[in-house]
Amino acid sequence: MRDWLELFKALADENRLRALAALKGGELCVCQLIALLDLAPSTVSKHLSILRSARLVDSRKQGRWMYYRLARDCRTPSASRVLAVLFADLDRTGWLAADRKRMKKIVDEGVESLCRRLFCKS
Amino acid sequence: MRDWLELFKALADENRLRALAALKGGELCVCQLIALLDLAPSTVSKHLSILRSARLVDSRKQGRWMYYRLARDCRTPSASRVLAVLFADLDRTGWLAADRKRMKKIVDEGVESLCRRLFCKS
DNA sequence: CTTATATTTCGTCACATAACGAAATGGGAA
DNA sequence: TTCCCATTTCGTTATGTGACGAAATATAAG
Repeated sequence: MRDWLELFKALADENRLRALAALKGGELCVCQLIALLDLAPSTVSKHLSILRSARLVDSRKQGRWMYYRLARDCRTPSASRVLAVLFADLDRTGWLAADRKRMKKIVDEGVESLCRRLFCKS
Repeated sequence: MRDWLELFKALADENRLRALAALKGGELCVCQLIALLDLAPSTVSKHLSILRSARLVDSRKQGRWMYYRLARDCRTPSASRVLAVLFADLDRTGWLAADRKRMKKIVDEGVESLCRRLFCKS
């Protein structure tokens, strides 16, 4: 019960759903999610920490960058099934298309260039 | 997307999950849910209105009493699937057992007696 | 019609949450 | 070492949410 509440609370935010959907395409650096969601770095970090507490994502640090990915076999079989239904439906209705296009450009730019553009004053 | 957010927000509250689970056993009067959840009538009414806006429950008025039930084919096929997974898991883990026992007593008492006990000063 | 009563609506309060910027952290780079 | 910079943590603010009681609503009973 407590688990289900944590899951539903984690999923009850548009930006977190968008982040999860983006992570379906593979692991992403925080800065890439910042660019996608167009939010302050601290805000994105908080969202990711909520998703991690809910055990929906894992993270690993590589050099200066922190990468997040969907937790394999998300959390529990039940939660996995919920996410599968969710993503299938979002796919079907095309809600992810715009973000996917956006994310493609972001990934193509490369993390180094992206971070320079995001954080350096120029 | 908007729909999914509404669904997850509606499900992200323990009292609403308990109410939905109780309604799985058949339609219930508001006063029975008040007795189950042990909350103020206005609070329960608000929860039910949230569930109704989310199209998870339907209501009908009969005499003095308002009955709520699970919306058949809850909202959308996708939402139905989510609820099915949720309830199956809650069943499996026994989280509903206590409420079911409680609700049996409440139903057995009968609505008239229950309302007298709940609302009349004595 | 008038009263009683089950439910909803409204107003309010306390608390949770999402947003931001500033400051802290921690791992490369110089 | 010292500096740089991506990320996180912290503090604050604005908004959302759940709780209650009082008042409004609607229907049955008298």
